[in-house]
Amino acid sequence: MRFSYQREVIKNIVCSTKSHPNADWVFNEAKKKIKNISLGTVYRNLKILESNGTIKSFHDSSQVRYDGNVEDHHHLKCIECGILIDTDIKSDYDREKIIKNYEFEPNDIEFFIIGKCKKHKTQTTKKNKEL
Amino acid sequence: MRFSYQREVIKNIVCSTKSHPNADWVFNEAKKKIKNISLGTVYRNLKILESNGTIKSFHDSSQVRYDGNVEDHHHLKCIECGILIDTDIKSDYDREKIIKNYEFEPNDIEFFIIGKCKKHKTQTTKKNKEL
DNA sequence: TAGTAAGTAGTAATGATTCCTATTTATATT
DNA sequence: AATATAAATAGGAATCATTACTACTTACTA
Repeated sequence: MRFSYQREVIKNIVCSTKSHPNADWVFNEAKKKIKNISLGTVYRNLKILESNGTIKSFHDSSQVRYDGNVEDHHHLKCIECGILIDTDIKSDYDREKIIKNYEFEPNDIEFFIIGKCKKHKTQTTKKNKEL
Repeated sequence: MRFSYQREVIKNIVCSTKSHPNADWVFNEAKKKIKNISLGTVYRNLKILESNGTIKSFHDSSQVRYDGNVEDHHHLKCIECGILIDTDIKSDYDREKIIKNYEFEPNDIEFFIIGKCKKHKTQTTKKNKEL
């Protein structure tokens, strides 16, 4: 693949934030460095960066969000403000059972825990397992 | 909430399939019962049914899919054909750790295992933990 | 059985993403 | 260094899922 300054800038933007940005946010950041960069270029390069494993993506409500952290990690999502928080929790599922019972070959996971962040929870969360 | 025949039909469609349909598929099924039902009605009622807990939804690529199974369960998603398979596997994560370490109040989860279904896996999946 | 507010059909608008194409640019070759 | 050329870009048009709008219909209340 040929070098592209636009792609370098886009990669650095995504990889230096923990905000899980969407394409439009990356576009606006990129414009600070390259005044006439086009939105199509941002979308194209985000896809390229994802396909070569430099970044990851996931769907959040009606948009795609990008993540420079390609390590296996879960996200917490607040239903009030939409904030996405990285956790250091690793996926834990019975891989052998999935292979055996479903004849499925697992490659990756997407795990979101949905609830309320510390700003938006209404009271001290009770200790009983209501989920 | 007032009774609506359209909503009854939509509920029955979503709750009697395991295909995780999108709004358009539900719309086409509903037309078999109500010839002039409108797409907006389908979208509106899917949202109502979700908000009162009758069905669930999740984002899959660029669309929202609906699920009449509101039990806690994981999905397997094939990257080749896109099929979504229900599993009987329950979520297993350290709820107390999330409450304590992140001051987060968990209410729900979304867990997808991405890989290849039995039709599309290339060979017998090896037993080593490469994930 | 009439009143009325909720729900609907049909269509227009929106917004994220993709597509298209003339122009620019990285890089291999002379 | 100058040239060729295929890849990448900018800018704008097109697409497609979803939402918004509005005049009409209908479930339910008194």
